[in-house]
Amino acid sequence: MTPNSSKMSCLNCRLSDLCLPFGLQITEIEALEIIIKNKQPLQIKDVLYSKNQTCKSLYAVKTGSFRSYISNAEGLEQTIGFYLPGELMGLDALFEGRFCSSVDALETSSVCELPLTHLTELCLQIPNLQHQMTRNFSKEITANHEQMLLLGQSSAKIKVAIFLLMLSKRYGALGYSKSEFNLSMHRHHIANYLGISHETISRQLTALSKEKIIQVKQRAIKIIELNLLKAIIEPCNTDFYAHSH
Amino acid sequence: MTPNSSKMSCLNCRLSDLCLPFGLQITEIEALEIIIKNKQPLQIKDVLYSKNQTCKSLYAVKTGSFRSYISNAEGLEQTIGFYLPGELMGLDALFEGRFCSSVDALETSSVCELPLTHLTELCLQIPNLQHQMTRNFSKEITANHEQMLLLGQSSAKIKVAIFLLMLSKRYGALGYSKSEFNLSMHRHHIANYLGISHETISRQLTALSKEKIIQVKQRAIKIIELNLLKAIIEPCNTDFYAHSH
DNA sequence: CGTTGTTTTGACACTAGTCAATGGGTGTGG
DNA sequence: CCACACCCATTGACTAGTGTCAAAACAACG
Repeated sequence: MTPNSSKMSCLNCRLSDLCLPFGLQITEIEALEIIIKNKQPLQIKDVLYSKNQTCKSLYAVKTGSFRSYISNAEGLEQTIGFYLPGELMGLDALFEGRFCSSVDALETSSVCELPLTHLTELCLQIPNLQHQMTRNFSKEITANHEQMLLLGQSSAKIKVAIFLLMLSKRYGALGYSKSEFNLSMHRHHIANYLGISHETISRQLTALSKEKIIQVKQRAIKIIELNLLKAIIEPCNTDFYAHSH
Repeated sequence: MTPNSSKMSCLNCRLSDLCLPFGLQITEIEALEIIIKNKQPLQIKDVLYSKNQTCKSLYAVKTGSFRSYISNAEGLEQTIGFYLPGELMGLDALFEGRFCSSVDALETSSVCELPLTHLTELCLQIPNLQHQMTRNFSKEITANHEQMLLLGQSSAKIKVAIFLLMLSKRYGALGYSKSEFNLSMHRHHIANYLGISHETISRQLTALSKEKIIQVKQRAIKIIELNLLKAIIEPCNTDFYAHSH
């Protein structure tokens, strides 16, 4: 909640173990810090970057959360994913040098900007950093595969359950509670993301409430019976959500 | 159909512009060639690698096609994606050093094996190669996003249409016909991949046949009216499938 | 306190899943 | 070379689950 008024530093950042600096030497982190550009915090619905825009920088989420999406000529949007603190945005742009999706802020949020030219240069100098980049790429691909698994399920109940467990896991990894969190996205974002209608999201959430598996108060979610929630996804469980990491 | 008896060479390979060597100098390609290991061709259903196995090599598809999937304790499989010639398999393993999905052959197929230790070493020596790896990572992420777009659609008709257009585009990029191709995967693979039942796949394909938009003869697909097929996906079109690249 | 945007609930239609049977192709063995 | 078996794909009948449309409840904001 405290504004990021103090000098930016990866060394002091509580996300350093989850973000790019993970596994780097102190001197290497210092070299990384130098290239990071400050950027004004973004307000809700502010667009960080748009599809087809030339990619000059990658962005790491510092605080808040973001949504990536693709919109068509008619203005319809398909939500591709959500980004939480410590996650790297823009990796899909490195193929052609242009962003392949758009990203906007779901709440007041801040990012660390990593200018590509400097980052590429630095990767050549610091093999560890290159390795970290590779890990981040691979992580994003793995996350995408998890999501496809999610979307490939036909049942809305399973989709909603997996969605909640996925968030629980990610918040847990950030050091927040795994059982209580606030959704930063609207129902229609979730709906769009899961490929079901927002009314169905509502109905599934209230159904889970009535089964006393979760409590829902608007955006506030509390998971009461984690095991029962996990039991719902059993038919498609591939131990993605079974272990903590 | 001719067995790969001749000495392997990226320089002679007709995929070189689509695969890792793209954009490399001749001397650099020669350095890359040296580390590539020969591997016996795989027969249908042969497993190239399995989830959780330690990743010692990446693999590029030389001929044929592959399917990646994740299977759970009960043996149920969720198909994650399909790989065609020139595409790199195993990128999701670099995060933790273990494969996060399994891959099997859909037909008699062959691969180029890229031992990780040598590849990593070579990337440090050849910045161009590192750049190519980055491009491949990014390309996979972009492809994943396209697929999420696909899976995020609720209508089976749209899903099947996008699936056909996606294949058309990929075969086209390989220099094959964009309008006539043979599916190397079973209906139930497609079904599983799209998150719908295989009966629905059948019904949608016959529906498209009756509308004279495509012709279906078992695995053989012929797209008659490309524009009508594209019109079906209009409501969700994000120009992914609109332009040729 | 009213306005606006978001979420929930209800009613109904329709899509797609399930189960079951049929049809086609391919391969093997007599 | 034909007959049978097996696998895969298609089709049909029925039903459960979702989408759609519309209205109400709720929260946030000025």
